[in-house]
Amino acid sequence: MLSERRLQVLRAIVQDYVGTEEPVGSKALTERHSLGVSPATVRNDMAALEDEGYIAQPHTSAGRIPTDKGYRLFVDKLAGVKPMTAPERRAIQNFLEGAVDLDDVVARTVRLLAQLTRQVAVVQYPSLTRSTVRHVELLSLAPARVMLVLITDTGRVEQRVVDCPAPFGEASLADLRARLNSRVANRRFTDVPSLVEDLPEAFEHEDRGTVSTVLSTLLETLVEENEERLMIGGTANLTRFGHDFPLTIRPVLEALEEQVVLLKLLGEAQDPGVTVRIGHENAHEGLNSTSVVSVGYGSGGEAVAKLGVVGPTRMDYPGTMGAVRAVARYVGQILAES
Amino acid sequence: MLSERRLQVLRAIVQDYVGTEEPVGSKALTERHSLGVSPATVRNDMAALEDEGYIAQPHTSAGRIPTDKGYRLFVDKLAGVKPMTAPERRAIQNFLEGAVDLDDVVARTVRLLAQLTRQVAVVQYPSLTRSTVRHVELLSLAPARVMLVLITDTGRVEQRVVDCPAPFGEASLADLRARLNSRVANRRFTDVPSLVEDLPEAFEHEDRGTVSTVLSTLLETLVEENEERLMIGGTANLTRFGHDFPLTIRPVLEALEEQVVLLKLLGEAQDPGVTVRIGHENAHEGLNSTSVVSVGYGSGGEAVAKLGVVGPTRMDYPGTMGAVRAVARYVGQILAES
DNA sequence: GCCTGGCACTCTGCGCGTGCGAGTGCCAGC
DNA sequence: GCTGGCACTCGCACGCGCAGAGTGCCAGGC
Repeated sequence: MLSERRLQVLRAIVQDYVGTEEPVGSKALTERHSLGVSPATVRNDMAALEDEGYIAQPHTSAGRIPTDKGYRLFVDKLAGVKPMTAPERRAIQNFLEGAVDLDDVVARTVRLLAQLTRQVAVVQYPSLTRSTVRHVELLSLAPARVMLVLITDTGRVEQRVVDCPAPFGEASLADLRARLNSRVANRRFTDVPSLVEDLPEAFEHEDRGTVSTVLSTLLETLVEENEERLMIGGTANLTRFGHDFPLTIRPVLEALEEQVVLLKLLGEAQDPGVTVRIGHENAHEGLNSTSVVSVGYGSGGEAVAKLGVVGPTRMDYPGTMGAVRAVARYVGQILAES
Repeated sequence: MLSERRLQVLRAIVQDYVGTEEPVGSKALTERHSLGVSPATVRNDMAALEDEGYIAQPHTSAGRIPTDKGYRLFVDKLAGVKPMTAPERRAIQNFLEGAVDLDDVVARTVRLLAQLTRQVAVVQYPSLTRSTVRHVELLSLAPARVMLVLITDTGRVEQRVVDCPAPFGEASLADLRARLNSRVANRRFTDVPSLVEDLPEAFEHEDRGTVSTVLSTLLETLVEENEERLMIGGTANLTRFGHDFPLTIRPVLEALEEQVVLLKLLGEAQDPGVTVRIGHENAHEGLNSTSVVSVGYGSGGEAVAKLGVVGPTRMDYPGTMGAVRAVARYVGQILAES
């Protein structure tokens, strides 16, 4: 177990390194933080911290920089979440309130997060799986062709064209629409399958095939996880990465373009609060020198999607976590209102 | 007027520079291209080309590189468009045909373009203004709240929630829906305003306010140009930019995030064919060292949106133009089919 | 008049050695 | 267990010299 002072030293190292982006030495540490001990003592502590794997030196006779393990300890034990100031909170709220539709909410959120954290922001569109159905609309495009439009409580709209096995009259269509909506409106997606199971039985024999087809398309749409979309912004912030970044930035950009990777990344974070994944904790290779700070957000108490930022492991964790948390909270509010 | 040989020299310089990314000298030129003259002669030609502003030397006693003006001449007079090979064309078609909906078409197109050209791809969503209405749906969310869903022939769906000045019965709603669709279905957006102008008059006095509100929301949605959206991909290709790119890449990433800038950029290109904007021809500062190759695409003969790529001025223009043109063509086909 | 070979000149990039400074580890003393 | 001192280690910036590529210009030839 590390002594209290050694933890303080680690905290100081992280803070200084995040600020200066340069390896920090014992002398500078004692000058900038009132630790109450001499550089020599700090050196001993640093040696101990290095033995434990919390810090490392890039070269012999250079200062120390935190390792992933060091950041992990810092995030878990040494630093809190820095709350946003009142003006900041007001600005967030004002900015998000100007949004006109769901796309706009997401777009604004991305912008906001990128600006606040000066990092790459990632916002997942509110997911279907945890939402409820607001309305299902059926439109006849041709005698044997129906368009299915699903509207969710988060304002998202999905549409599918269904080719029916047999012609389907307007009357039957209206009937199906009415029955369908009376059963599934305001119900959770997960409940829908059992709710519509016996619906074909209520129809004439010749229409049953069509009804089944429409229903299965609806169910497909509901579970279609891969329809989950992301919006990304602030990639220009990657250029602040470091001096060596031709090598660093490329895999990150590549990873960011792989939406699958990002979705998996966000999906893995199951914490109810803000989740931080540091460096090699990220499964994807390209993100080995980045940290991902994410959190769920949603209109009710429950999270329907995730948002977060991707930045260098050397980032201001308390500030970033605060910004991410605050933005998630306000986006949730906006979604609940609309 | 430049002699034929000097034009050949310019062409050779552009080709070599694009290939090697290094300033090209007279000796290398004569070795790699059979110009039939000696390096000394080429040097004279180069001096002339430099006087005219087509090429420049980064430093005294270095090779020459083309200027924006040089690239312009190259694109306009010296190079054609390199057509895709048959296998390439087949690959494009196959890849695009797998798309399931409009989002997917756009997403695949971006990917494809980025891969083919190894540059940043930009695809504008098919625009509303030139499309036709497939269907307008009205849903009652609450007594005085209606959701308006607009479905276009390109498969795009827009929805708006309308707060009505007075409660609006289901019967009136159905009436409005029927009348509205019989008038505007399959009509072009631009024709819609005059087609619905007198619609409120057909309704009871107490409903007219609501009808007007719904109609004006519909019209707003139709003209809402700023709803034009883009998808961007292949930003990782920016890392191939050059050695000095911390300075180069940043403004480009920033410009790419400003969708407004990009939309304007694409909008400016009014050519029926492939448009190339080179370096300083781009109004936006951040894009002064990039070229934009764009073209319109659409389901019919007419263009409904643009797509293109952004890359360094030092790019393979014939190949890029060929790829952009081919992709646009096939996307148009896919859109026409669906 | 235009092309050519030759020649002197210029400039960049690279490898190398050096000196400086920051930072460390260790040790003896308090 | 903390402190001050000291010798040591590196990385980095700087300056130098050299090689190589490329140019401009000139005199001669077709």
